Amino acid sequence: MEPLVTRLRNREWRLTAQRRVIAETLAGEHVHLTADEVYERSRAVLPEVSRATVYNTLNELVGMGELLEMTHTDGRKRYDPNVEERHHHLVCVSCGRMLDVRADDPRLPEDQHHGFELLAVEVTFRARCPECVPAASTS
Amino acid sequence: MEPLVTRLRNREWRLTAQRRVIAETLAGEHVHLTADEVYERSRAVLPEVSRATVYNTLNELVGMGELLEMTHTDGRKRYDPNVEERHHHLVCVSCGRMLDVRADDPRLPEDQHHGFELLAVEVTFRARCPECVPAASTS
DNA sequence: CTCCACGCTTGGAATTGTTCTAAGTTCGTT
DNA sequence: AACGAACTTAGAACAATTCCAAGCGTGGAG
Repeated sequence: MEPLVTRLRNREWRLTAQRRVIAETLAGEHVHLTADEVYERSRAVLPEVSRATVYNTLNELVGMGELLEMTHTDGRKRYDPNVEERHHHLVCVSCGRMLDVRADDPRLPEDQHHGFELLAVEVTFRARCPECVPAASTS
Repeated sequence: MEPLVTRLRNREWRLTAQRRVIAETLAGEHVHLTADEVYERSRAVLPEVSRATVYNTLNELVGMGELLEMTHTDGRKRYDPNVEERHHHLVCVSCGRMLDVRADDPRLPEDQHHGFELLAVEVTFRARCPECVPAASTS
């Protein structure tokens, strides 16, 4: 599918230099950066980008549905540009590395709905990544 | 199953007045309080409890496996004393109300493991609760 | 029983992630 | 070229959480 920047060009949304740099930072697969990582990487390309603009832009993109926001167990939010393909996440409990994975959605039995109107399902597989498995067994 | 406080008595862990009050605050089903809510409720019972002790105790209980920690989309962590029964969560996207629900765990296909060693699965059903459905349709 | 050491608790300061604000800049329109 | 709207900025403000140094309390050694 088209990268984020391309999708943004086709919207009535002012694509300024700052916004373009921020969007380009978020290109690719298995990208799950924190706001601060986006800020640092954007600044490496365009030094005068401000933190406020990064936060503003990220929040707008989430609102526009061009970015998914999620919260890791540590306090900060992460942003995932992969919004077209339904997917879940595989997260390493020790280093935090995160990958997009495809798996069937679990179904909520009718007697468990409690009158709620279902909208979406989020699945996170907690695991230990190949680099962290050896470290864990020696400790 | 036994309530949290009972389980704690059977451990080598000093059950002080503060810790007991905090643990009692977290009794029951469908309890998913934030640290601050725990603090306020504990203080209503034992006014000289400090915020630091609440945070310390919650973190210790999480480390001991007697409490589950999770992060809502808003920044703060919530604590769930229901650790014995495997369950998932049903969350209202507009008011944040959260219930424990039973549903089958999704399976991650072998070709999606990426060499990771699976430890756990977390599922969150996002939905609108009965009180919030009417409000959403009129807006 | 008394005393001591260690673990627990405290209030406040520090840290971290995020949002707000007021002022300055840029862009598209005319 | 001039204007207004939208965007950006630095820094202040805010909220959740952790850190810290000092005080307290309790259980075990004597």
